[in-house]
Amino acid sequence: MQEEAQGSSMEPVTLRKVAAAAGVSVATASKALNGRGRMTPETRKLIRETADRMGFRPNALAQSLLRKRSFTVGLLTNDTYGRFSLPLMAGISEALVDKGVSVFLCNVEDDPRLAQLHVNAMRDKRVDGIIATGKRIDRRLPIDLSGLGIPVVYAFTEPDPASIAFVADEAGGVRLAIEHFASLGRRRIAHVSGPASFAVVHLRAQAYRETLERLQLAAFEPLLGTWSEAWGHEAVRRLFEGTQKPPDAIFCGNDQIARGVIDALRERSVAVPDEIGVIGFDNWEIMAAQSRPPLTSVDMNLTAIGREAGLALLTLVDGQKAETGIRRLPCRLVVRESCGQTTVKTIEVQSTSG
Amino acid sequence: MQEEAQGSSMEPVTLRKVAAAAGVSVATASKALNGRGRMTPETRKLIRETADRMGFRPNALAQSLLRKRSFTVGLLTNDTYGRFSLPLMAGISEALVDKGVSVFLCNVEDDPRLAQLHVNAMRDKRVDGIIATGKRIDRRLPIDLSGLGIPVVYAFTEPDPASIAFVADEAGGVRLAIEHFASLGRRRIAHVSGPASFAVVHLRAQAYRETLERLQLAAFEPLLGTWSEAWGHEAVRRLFEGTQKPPDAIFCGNDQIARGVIDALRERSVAVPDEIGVIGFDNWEIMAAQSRPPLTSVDMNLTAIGREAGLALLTLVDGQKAETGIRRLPCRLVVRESCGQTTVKTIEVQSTSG
DNA sequence: TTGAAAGCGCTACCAA
DNA sequence: TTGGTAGCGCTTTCAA
Repeated sequence: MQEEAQGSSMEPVTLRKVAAAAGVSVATASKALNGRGRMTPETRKLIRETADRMGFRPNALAQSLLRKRSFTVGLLTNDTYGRFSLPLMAGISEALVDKGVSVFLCNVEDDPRLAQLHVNAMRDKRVDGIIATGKRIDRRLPIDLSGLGIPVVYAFTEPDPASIAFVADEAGGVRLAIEHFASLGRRRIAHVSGPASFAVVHLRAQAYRETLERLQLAAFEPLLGTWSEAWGHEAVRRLFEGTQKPPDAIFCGNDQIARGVIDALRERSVAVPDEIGVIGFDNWEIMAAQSRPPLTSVDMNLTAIGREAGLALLTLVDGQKAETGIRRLPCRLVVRESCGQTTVKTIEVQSTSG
Repeated sequence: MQEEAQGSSMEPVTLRKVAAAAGVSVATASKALNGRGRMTPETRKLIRETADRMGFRPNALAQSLLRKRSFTVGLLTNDTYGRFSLPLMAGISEALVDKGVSVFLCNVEDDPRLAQLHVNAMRDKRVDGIIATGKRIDRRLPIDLSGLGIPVVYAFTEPDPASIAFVADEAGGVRLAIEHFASLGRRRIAHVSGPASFAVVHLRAQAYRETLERLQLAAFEPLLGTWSEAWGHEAVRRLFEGTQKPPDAIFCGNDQIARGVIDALRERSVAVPDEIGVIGFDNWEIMAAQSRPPLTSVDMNLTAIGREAGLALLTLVDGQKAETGIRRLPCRLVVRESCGQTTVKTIEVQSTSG
């Protein structure tokens, strides 16, 4: 038996029909269902019940036209396959869904034409606001979002001047990691990170130096390479085959590097965590939890960043003013087994804001 | 200097204003801009230029109200952080953006309440259709989408009966892998896969057996475990410490298992690919490309599945009928270095449909 | 060739 | 307490 699928379209239930069925005017029906105006409780009850029985759902298109508010926002990103934008989206969605706000997902790659296409579609559909996110905090989306006449909030991407932006407090995250090492008695802490072309590499290296200085510990020269396991391997070779005494702790710029570091250490029969501790960055669950031993890692709380961005956008949409600037939200340290702890726990600090 | 961000809202440019500025009626302006009706080329040109100059963009809300078509679809998923839904979304978006259709992203976890909330919001906003996706082809979303009066297409999730669904041709993918092994002279091909609770595990094991039989090769008993690197390790131990002669090829149920297998083989000093070949499943770039050696893997072409699902939904929205049933789209084999090839290439087969 | 008028589904104002 | 009416921004007859 071969059936046919179709958009079976029974006539929609309009307010007019509900009103007719309940024997009242559309105006009264509207007020009854929106909880406005005055009327006898019986009338209101009758109308409500009629609407429920008929399965009435108000047409948001008509409401939006009138209210000049579509309860819709656009999420612009260039992080197609990324592990950064997904937790971000989860947070955004979480903050908005309960307020009846839906999210248009717009992936623009790095294509200005595609970006313009999406932004046009969003404007036409009268989104209440836009959240811009990306995969790097030091790269702009391929389109200018200022002067659109729509509130815009940036999260985890390079913002326009005089806008509101949310990012992770990277320096705070680094401090958590280094202080964790120090509290466990590690004294020779190295830093293996990504390419110099990334702003976060400098941010983290700087925080690494400052924290060590504050703790009166000697710093290694940060080793910069790529965001790969292969580079983690190579870095270990350099640290252990050089002339200086090897470290007893390695703070890595991301979890992949850390993974490579751990593998390389095992191949050299250097015991993790007994002889050396390792901490990663990103807390990418699937990477961190499956390394041997499981990796302690700094988590940027991207979901929280998304949530804050969503809420901030709503206040702007509400017409309230908000201070511009970059807000840095605290990271947390997810402790697994690569530093000598065995119980999984989390360490947080207050945001240092900015 | 502390500035204030706001939703700066200059009065929007309406068709009425464009018409006034051009000295014509709204009706004429509408027709001019939509390329309908008849009028002198000069009038049309004048109106178009005026609209452009004023930055006019039609209010899609008003258009939708009238046309009963919102140029908006909903994407329902329970794969929050997943690597499956993302490529799928990319394909969907790709198929729709050029037709001016925007996508509401709705993550429903496995929460029926959340799912209902999102579906209600989508209905209210009069989406033209819904695409349902998930992280497993043998699990339903926590909500019934039939009888909504809206076209629904399923992609990579358990569909309703009498609906249209798209999935990967898993059996075809398995055949690609096994035949690749065979063509390289491998004769003792083992299969290490995930938990028996997954339908794909049985699908793939079955295809594994059938393909070996067709090639007149002996099959190993498929080893079922978890989708983890740790299980890949353990499986290698079993294959090499048992009484039977070890395999010269291992076909893995996903890339993580394959990764664990490769690592375990290295620890045993069994050379990949010289002594044994390894193929994974999913072609999860970040996992497959970074293993040592880089992993040959079956790619389910999720983006293509997403694209097809998007196009299918559009035809339904158009009011055209379409055959119901499950469509299986072909996989491809991405050849890296874990089987003895050194150049990266791709092998495809025609869909076996169904 | 052009435009007046009706109406999509709803809310809001004001009069009854 | 209730309902008639106007109108959100647009498209579409239909008449001029």
